[in-house]
Amino acid sequence: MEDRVRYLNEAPMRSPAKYVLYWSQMNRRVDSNHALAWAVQLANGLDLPVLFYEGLTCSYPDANDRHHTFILQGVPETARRLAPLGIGYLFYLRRKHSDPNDMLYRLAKDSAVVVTDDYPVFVASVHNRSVAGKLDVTFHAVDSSCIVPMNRMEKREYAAYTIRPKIRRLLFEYLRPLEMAGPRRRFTQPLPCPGLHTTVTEPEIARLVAACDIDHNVPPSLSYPGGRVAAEKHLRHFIGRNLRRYAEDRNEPTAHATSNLSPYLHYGQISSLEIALAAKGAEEFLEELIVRRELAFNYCRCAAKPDALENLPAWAAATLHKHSKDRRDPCYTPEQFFEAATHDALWNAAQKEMRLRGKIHGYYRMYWGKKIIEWSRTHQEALETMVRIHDVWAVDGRDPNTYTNILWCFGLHDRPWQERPVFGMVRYMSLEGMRRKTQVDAYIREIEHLEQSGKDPFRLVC
DNA sequence: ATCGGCTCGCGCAA
DNA sequence: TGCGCGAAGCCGAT
Repeated sequence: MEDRVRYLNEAPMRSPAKYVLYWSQMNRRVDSNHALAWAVQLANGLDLPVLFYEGLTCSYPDANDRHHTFILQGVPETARRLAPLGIGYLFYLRRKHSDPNDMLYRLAKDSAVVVTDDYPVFVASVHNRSVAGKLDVTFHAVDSSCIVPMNRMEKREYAAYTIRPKIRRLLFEYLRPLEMAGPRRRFTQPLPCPGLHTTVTEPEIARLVAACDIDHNVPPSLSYPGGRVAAEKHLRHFIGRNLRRYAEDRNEPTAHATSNLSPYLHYGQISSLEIALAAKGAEEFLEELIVRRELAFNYCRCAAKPDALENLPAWAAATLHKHSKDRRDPCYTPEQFFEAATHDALWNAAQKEMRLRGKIHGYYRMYWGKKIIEWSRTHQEALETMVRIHDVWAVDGRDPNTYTNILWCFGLHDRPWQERPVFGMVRYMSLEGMRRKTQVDAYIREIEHLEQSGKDPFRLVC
């Protein structure tokens, strides 16, 4: 467990104290959560109860109904699973930009130590840096995202083939279920902050979201409801029905052979460890789930700003620079991409899948990104378009995988190929290739039906 | 249908 | 120092 922990400040533990605080930012779950387990272990050593705290603000960029709903849908089950363990639970929904932002500091005043998630991108990495300087109490961040802890990789890896043997060598140490000790002391005190939620009910989620000061023009995903129950349903469905044909059918979007677990992984409602244990022996799937996902975490941890072209390998940066002034034809504005208004029916369908379902099938997402590069005024504008579309519409966006997938389109973790306009030696993908390898027209029809009916026949009943 | 060339650089064997 | 091979391919020759 210790190799998952980062010690973020040098402040002492508080004594006396009322509890140990776990601040859940990215691993919004009770099961298979190393950070929560670490908080319980510390609490048992100090003979204190544990308080699980999570919050949701409306002040991060592109906050909207889709992201808010997904997170709030996780709350009822988190509360339900914490209660029998005797762990206290608080959820703070900040509805206005002006709402106080100091809840963590208030709760920390009575805590012996604060434990949170170690996560290399978006708000958690920024929060953890700024909070460390302000807390007057011991502050730990625990990596519960990766199976082989990020700490075990000593440097930024060049590609999948360089990290793969390192992960394989260490995997036997970490590929085992997390057994969390039960807390010895129950959390029985009066809630330290009246007015905060101790749970929410499913029917009140829409009302709470509507009351938030956020963008209400992006509705919840048609296909992926949030929450632990939905996450487990997707896992069971995948293992029972699709894992057998995954290796064969994963690159055929209309075959629906993939796990669709990325939203639940992103919001931390399920852990990759639980998924890997359930998928034992499925090499092709575990390659994606472990090797490529943990390569993405390694990249984001080592790159100061993961969504920047400066992080590309030298050959990719040089060849893109050489082709930066190449003529783009056709050439679209970001707005045309947002509106799915290109000449290419496959590209438009992929963009509509993003808008309706909240993610694009992995194989078409590569094509989607390559074409944004091909048809944008500049490489930088293409990057910004891809990031922005994910920020607004993707239920698996702002994840290490997001930035790595996007930068892969520009050559990250890839190799050079034959030189051509706009891309230089960066790998190119063509509509003809997609037609050769996948059922393009059937996919376009599927997405048209999704758009017209407003219902996804592939949505699991949760 | 299948195959080779395109092109760079990491990591390991020697 | 040399060599094999790699995050999901394309294209033209056979």
